[in-house]
Amino acid sequence: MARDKTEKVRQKIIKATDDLLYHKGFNQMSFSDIADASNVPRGNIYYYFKTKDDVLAAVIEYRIEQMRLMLDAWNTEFKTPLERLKRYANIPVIELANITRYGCPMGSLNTELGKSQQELLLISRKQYDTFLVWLKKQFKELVPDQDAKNLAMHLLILTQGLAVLAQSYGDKSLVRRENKIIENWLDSLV
Amino acid sequence: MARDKTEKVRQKIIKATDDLLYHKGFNQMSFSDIADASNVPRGNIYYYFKTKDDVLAAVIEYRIEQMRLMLDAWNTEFKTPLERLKRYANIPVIELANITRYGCPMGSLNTELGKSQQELLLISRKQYDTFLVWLKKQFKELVPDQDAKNLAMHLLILTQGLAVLAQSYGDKSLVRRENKIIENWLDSLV
DNA sequence: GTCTATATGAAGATAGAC
DNA sequence: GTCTATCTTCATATAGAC
Repeated sequence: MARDKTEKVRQKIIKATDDLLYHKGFNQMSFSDIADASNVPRGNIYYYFKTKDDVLAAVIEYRIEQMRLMLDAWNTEFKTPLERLKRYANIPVIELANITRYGCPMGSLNTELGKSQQELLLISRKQYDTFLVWLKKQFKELVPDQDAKNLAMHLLILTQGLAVLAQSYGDKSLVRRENKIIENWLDSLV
Repeated sequence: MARDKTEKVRQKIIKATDDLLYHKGFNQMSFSDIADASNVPRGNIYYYFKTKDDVLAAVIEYRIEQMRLMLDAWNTEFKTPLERLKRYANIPVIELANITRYGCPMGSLNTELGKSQQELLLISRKQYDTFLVWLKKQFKELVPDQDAKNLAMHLLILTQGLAVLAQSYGDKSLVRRENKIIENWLDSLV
């Protein structure tokens, strides 16, 4: 069916653009790059997406779907909020090569778009929102008497700062060292 | 003298570009932008700087000079390392409007250049180096028995993460809240 | 040193043949 | 649905008159 084919090509473009966006940034990523990476002829991309902004929106939507799947999996895999929070804090260690080379896919994009593309920032920021809602829920369960929203934001800040410095210096040992500090902090809350 | 005039115009371009770079990012900042902001005709910029990369290098050099002046002033103004470290941690509060709108001038640039302009990252990163050397010295004096280098890096991570989130959400109260957490951490070290 | 005109290339986006 | 050719705009950079 034509409908299915169209959707398949769309997904192929989105997945290829996801990596491209992470590796080059939004403004440095061109339609030619997208065409090359997705193996879809240059002009055809416009059949699936009207503008570059539309491609970005589709990639963000895709990323958030993937995130939700991941968080759902963590919810069943890990029985305690502490284990779940540690799993989150462990992302930079698991994604060591990528983080030290390209930074955080969410943070680097928000930083770029926040300069002079505020409308796009609002779309991209939903990635943070998705994590923050989940983190808040975990902290609420972990320490019901404390402000879960602030704790969630604080943990996000720690991981984002780590990503920025890890990328700037391409330093893997930094990631491992700071990860332990974050784990110790989480333990200290209980 | 012609020599002085040239140097004056150079400085005018550098100062205008400093703001532009912060507000738009390196790749989104054009020569036309630089010409407009510095009130130097478009073609003339090339008389003072051969390439865009050269302008960037000059701006970074200028920023680092300014930083050194600032740190020297802090060294005399504040008598204890704790006061100095708190002054550093207080930058995001003092620069509240800018940080919540454009993020950190060093961090956002490093994040951008780190994607696919590694040669330029090496130049830009010297901004971090300048702070890290100074921070390390303060921590060495504050807590001689602890690893000053790691503490300096940790403080830098905290402020950089804060800048990323503050910009993404344009949230001023976040900056104030996290600043207190950082101050409490510094106090706890002594 | 100053400025205008322009070369050259690549970007986003569109038209229209197949 | 697919693909090529092309429009338009804006970028970096240069040439050369003044």
